[in-house]
Amino acid sequence: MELAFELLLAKAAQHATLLAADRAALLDLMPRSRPVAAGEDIVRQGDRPDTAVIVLSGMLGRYQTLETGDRQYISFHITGDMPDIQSLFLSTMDHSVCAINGAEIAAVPHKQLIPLIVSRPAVGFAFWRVTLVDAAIFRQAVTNVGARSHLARLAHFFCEQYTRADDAGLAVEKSCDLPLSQGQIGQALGMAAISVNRAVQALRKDDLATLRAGKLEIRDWRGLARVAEFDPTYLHLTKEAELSKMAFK
Amino acid sequence: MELAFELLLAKAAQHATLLAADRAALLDLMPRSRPVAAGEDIVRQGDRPDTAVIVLSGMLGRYQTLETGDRQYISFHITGDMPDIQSLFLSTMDHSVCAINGAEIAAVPHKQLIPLIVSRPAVGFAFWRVTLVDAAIFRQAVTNVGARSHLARLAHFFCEQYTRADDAGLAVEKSCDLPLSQGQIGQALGMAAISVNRAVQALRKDDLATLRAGKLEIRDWRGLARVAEFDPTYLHLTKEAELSKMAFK
DNA sequence: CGCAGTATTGAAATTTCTCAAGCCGAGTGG
DNA sequence: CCACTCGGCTTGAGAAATTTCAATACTGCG
Repeated sequence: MELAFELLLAKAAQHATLLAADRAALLDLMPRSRPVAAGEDIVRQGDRPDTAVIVLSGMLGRYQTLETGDRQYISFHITGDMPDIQSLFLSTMDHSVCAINGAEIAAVPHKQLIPLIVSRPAVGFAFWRVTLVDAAIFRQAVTNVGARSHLARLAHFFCEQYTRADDAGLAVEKSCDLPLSQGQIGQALGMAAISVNRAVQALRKDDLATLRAGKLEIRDWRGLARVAEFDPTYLHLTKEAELSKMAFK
Repeated sequence: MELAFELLLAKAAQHATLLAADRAALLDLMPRSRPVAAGEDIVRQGDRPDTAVIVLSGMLGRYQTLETGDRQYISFHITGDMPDIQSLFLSTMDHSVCAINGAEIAAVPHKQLIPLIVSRPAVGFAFWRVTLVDAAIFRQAVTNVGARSHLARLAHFFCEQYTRADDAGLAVEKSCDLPLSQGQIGQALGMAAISVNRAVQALRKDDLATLRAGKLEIRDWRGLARVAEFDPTYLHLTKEAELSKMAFK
């Protein structure tokens, strides 16, 4: 809980300058945490939630469903992310959010957030910015699914997930959790599961990255980033994070 | 100019309740308008803009570029849209915005927007909401490109563009401007130009919709929406917004 | 009136998906 | 503790969808 909040604060603070009082007010929200089972939906398309979720641990997935039952994952979220702040101002959910693996979340009531935002513009800006970074991630997803080859697409996906995990301090020794089946990755990247499999193998063969047992390991960052044409600008991370990324190369 | 502002106000007012004073403050911004030639870039990936653009007339396109030169259009914007408010809080552009056809835009300096937002939370909420609707449009684009068949994809694109044009009062007699070449539509939908052509013809043959000379005509809305699995919820237009305004109070 | 960009057409080539079957590895119950 | 089972990964075709290529019509604009 503490960790997730610290991450959220760090993320939020990147643009707006948060005063100590702002931070204190945020920490004061202190929502209850609750566990979510793998596969369980947290909010569903059509719902009108009155809380906003913070991820404390595990991975959440945002998806839309077609009439055929096909599922399109839009984005994935880890510790410190707030995947559904948009519900503050868009009352009806146009997508669902589920737990990918066992996760722990906290839910902050809108009723507490609105007054906080009104009384402390810096906090509002911070949350606003979080939603804007999400939007930037969606834009990249459009480009990834729409314009890149299968191999580049998977490589880009790996780069993004790793970079975000690393930014959250969740990467250890060039590897991070990625508890997705190849089928789910396919549903995120607009590829058949078999095509994901072939791409995973290609990346493994060239020793760029490996995915095994829900763990993503980066073997050759520069090579992977080159295949992916990965430019982390869109994640709008802290300067330090980008610098450390450089050093990693 | 007046029209665009009215549309923007209407859009913005859908969630937050804008007082007369809020509206007046917005109108006071009164930015200068300027024409943009077809194809001309308004902001480019990597720029750090200090203004936010309002579309007065014509169509703008948001896109990203790959190293190969391939272009992926992410979204299109018409009168009353503000395609780059996100630059208020994400300083470096992760995409470009260009004019599709000859267009007219106004640019509001960030310096004027920030104080306005700080002093009038309702105005801030309104702009925030506009960025959230954009994000919802990006989410649909991911699903469209990632999960739908070519035919459904084009049909969905038509439904969205028409619905948005109609909402802006720009649709006449079941038709609206859509000044895109089939090639550009392909760059938006992740399809080769030829595939777009075949899909366009299929929709025409079934008398669902026609696209000719930059005009989209809806011939059979229900049929088209059925093919597209189009559900306008994600656009968060007036009807839904009215309800959410209630709940918000 | 003619140019240039766009739309359309048909066919070949390639990519991508579907299908089917075997394999592996983690978790379960005897 | 081991056999079993289930889901996920892997493999190799063949089938289908999609793109590339090339060549012809169309249309708006100068």
